[in-house]
Amino acid sequence: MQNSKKHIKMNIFDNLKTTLINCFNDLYNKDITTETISFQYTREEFKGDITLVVFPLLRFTKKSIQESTKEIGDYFISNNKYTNGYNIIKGFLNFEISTTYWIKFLDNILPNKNFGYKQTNKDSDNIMIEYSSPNTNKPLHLGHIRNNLLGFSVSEIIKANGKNVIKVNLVNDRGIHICKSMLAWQKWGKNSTPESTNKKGDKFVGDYYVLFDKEYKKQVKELISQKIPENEAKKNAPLLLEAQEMLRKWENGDTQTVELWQKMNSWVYKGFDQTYKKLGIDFDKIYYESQTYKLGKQIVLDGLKKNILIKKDDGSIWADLTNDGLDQKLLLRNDGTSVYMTQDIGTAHQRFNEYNLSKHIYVVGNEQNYHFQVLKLILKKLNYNWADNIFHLSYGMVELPEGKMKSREGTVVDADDLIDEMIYTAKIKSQELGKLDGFSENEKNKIYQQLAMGALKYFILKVDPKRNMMFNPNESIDFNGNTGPFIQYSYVRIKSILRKAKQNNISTKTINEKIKICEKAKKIIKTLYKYPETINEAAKNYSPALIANYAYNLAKEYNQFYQEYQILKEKNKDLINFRLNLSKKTAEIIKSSLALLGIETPERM
RNA sequence: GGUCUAGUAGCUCAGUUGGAUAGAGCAACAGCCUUCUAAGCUGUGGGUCACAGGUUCGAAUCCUGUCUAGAUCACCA
Repeated sequence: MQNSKKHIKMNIFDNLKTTLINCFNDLYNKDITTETISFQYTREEFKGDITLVVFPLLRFTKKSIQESTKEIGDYFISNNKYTNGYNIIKGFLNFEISTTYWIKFLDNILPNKNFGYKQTNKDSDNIMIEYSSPNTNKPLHLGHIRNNLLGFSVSEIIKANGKNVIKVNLVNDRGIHICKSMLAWQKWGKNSTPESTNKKGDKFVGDYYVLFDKEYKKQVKELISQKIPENEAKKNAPLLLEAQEMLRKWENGDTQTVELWQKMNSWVYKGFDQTYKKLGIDFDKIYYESQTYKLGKQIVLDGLKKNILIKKDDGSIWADLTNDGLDQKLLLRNDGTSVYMTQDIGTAHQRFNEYNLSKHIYVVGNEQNYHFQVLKLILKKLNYNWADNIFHLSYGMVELPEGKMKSREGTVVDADDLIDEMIYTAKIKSQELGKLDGFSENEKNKIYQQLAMGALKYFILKVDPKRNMMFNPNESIDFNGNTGPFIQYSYVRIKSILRKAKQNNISTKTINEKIKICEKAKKIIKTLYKYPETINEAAKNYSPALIANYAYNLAKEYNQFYQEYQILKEKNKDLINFRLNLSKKTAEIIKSSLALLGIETPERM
């Protein structure tokens, strides 16, 4: 708490803004509001630290750009103790902030282990985030990986930004698709199990789903050859009728069917848990659709009573959204059963009531944009004041060179296969470099796994969630350049230095403010300075990509510094102390920012 | 057809309240390890920011139109 207070006091932008407001009062007798002020970090290629864009202020100064800029600059030199100098380029006023300020700032944050994080307390907002939400008839693929990593990372980022986060998973464990797997297993499974076939449970069940589809298509073809129209054939293939019968039995609670359903689902869960574990993601609460699919029905009936919804002649109930430029949406079938939308209305209502949520985020692919648009609109029409607090974190598809991944056509990148491949690549790469010789097999495997997941997670999370992204299975995910392992490597090198320092009994202490520091070091401090605002932006925009870019940038800057300057062999003791502190803090922030992406940092690699 | 999203270097991507000469990585080429871990660092080449207008001191960014790609418009979830 104290640290954050100090930090606020140390906020250089606020400080400059205050001076600027005073400046306009004193020089031009004008009150300017903070909104009209545009301070920004000075671009690399120019001298200076922070830039004031003077153009928008000309209407207050009523003087030429040259004159105004110079007057403001001079005012800062004599009235702002952190401003050491300035230069003017084309109406951009570049202030040079004193080195002492940056050193003081670094010294200030050294003891703060949670620098950049906002604390939560009992008054913090509750935010629920639903992600993953798999079907229990298909193994996880790369698209799910993106969903899972995004959901987890966004949760961590929002937590770091001072909110209570409740991570939930809504498992889609019921419906006709599950019955298809069940039926296929019953018919052709010969009582085999994942154990007896030595298969991962979700893969095992997934195979029967595929088998159903294959046999079903055969039947349809057969029927068509008997001159039955395609539509009819598809609807009346015996297998499909059997599956539908099974669903009815399940809904009526038929003991045998429910038992089979439970058995097969438990296999799938076991498989999913393995994959979740490998991905390093978790949930605070798991919902099952089999328990929630009837929710929302009452709400719909109430809506009908209040004439918000409409009933058609056949008895089905709809929301009419045509006045909002959308279509009509079915909410209850004429037999009284509910649909996907009905359930989502119900679960949202339940969750907002139960948890006093200030926001509910759904991490779901952009193919469902329409669904969530409709959901929100219906909730609004039903007069729920929290309707505006649901947010669809819509992310883009992962595309392969030949197009979108399609489970049924087998053009998917399997999650487990990909992870295993990555670990193998990490192992080969590491063995080539031979830096882990002498480690135990366990230690090595742990590191391979950390590097592999670092590469995979960074690869996915560095891309803006909103955008579709491309994955080419023929080009393996890189371990060099703008990658997770690059950032991990930077961390490892710092840790190596810190170990050496300890061996030589060099301990860090308060930094001497008067030392001269190089531009590279100053640049690193400035980047550290940006960490809190980066977390804030990432949370606001639900974008782990901002954190990923930040971490990469920090690591890159440190590597440049590392290359050019010796740390432990420097003669000046004050400089050693400064560089050691700088390195230590950089390592901490690298670790912290990677943690927000769910990426671990090994101590050696 | 309606709606929504996107189009930036050969490839994968940054570029977020409009700001300076549009940046990285990969790939290619040329350098740097007896010195804190070379999964690193330095350099070279590579761009009509899809196209055309508009708004203004200033546009990759905002607006309009066109082209291209994807998603969606289910009594599936």
